[in-house]
Amino acid sequence: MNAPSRRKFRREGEERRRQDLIDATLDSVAEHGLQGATVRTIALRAGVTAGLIRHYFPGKEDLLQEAYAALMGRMTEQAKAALALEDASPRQRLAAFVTANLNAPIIDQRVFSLWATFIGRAGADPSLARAHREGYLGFRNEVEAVVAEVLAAERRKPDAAELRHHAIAINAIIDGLWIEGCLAGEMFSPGELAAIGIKAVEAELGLGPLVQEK
Amino acid sequence: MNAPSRRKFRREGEERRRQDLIDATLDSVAEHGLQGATVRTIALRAGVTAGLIRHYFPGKEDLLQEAYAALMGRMTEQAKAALALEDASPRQRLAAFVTANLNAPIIDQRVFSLWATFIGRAGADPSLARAHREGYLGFRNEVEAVVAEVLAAERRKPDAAELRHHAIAINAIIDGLWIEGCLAGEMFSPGELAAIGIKAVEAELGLGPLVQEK
DNA sequence: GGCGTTGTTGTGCAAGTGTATAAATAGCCC
DNA sequence: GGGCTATTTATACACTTGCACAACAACGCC
Repeated sequence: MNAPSRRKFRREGEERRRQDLIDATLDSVAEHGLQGATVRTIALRAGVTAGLIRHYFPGKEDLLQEAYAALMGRMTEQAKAALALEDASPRQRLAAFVTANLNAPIIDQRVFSLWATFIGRAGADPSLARAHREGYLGFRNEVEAVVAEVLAAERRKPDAAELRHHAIAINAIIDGLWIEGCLAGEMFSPGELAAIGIKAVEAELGLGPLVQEK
Repeated sequence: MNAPSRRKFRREGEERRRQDLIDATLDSVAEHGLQGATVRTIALRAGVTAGLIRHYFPGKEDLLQEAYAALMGRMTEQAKAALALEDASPRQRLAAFVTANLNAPIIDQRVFSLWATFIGRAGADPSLARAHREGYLGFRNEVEAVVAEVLAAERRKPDAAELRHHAIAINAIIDGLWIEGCLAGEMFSPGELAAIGIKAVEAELGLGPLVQEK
């Protein structure tokens, strides 16, 4: 009768399991913070038991580290994708980039919570700090490249310092609006943040109003 | 001989003890994150034993709440102080505001860590979210007021929507540069961020180069 | 179908968690 | 100085945490 029945389970592929555990970790952190992300919570979310985590990761710390890396990877990947537009003027691509960064899915409270939770540890954790710096510089270099193209199309020849300053400022505009949107999205009408961002970026670059080309 | 000696202690005033405990909490959070801020760690830092915390706060959660409120209070207080300059043109006051927000002590990794750690919980904790929104709106309204003065001095009559957009954009510029400075301060030369910020803000407002008045 | 490998479970444990509570003592009033 | 009171310490407790390990069973292979 009351057989000491053990829980049924399936063997998933290694890659799949690791991914599930990482996703469950990010979900847990987003919902309850780092303190709420216990091995048991994570395992429950992933549909396995806690012991399994140690079969795939040396320890909980390593799982968190990989989860953060995965998060950063997804964020920068999405952000850069908008720059890949073909058949568009540099200025249009810059505008598309700003727009993409200031709408869903990049404007997202969950992602913001994750970012803030992890980045808050950057001061004490050098590996986190380095990961951030690399992601940030990569992002800024992308911005700088588009800015160079935009200005070139306007027949302007900025020097390196000027270019760098523009990239830093534009990066700040996007980051700042991103935060505002994530934290208080309902205070802005749809597309409003993107419109503000584009205007601010164009002002920073000294671009006049766009002339309609046929 | 081996008297069961008890630890010596002094009775501090209530306000002083509460403040010490709050400071110790912020130190603990900044150094080890929310997970590292245990009652024992906090008490050790404050030079008391863990039990005392419950004498001043109903529970650990309340202590954290008060610590966050104290942090926000100090941050906004410092930020707004720069706007109080007398004998200065609106434009100079705006520049001073930007400069103040993009240098020490507002650019500070510890404060940033605290901000990020707490704000990361805003998505799940409505009281945190409300506290942030109030602080943010207060800040933005200050910005909006100075912007109105600056534009008025230029004999321009922006409507409400325009003013709001300027304030949002300027707020974003300051926030974004603040983050960059806190996270990677050594990548910028002293005063560089402030210079970038002022130029970006003036571009946003369409201000021409400042004419030297006598 | 049986068998071995190994992914997966369940249990146990020592360390650490927040909180409750009793015992002690510092500082004030007389 | 002697007591009163409330601040402070110390200890206890129930619970959670990350991790170790042995038992188990799902799946591939023959």
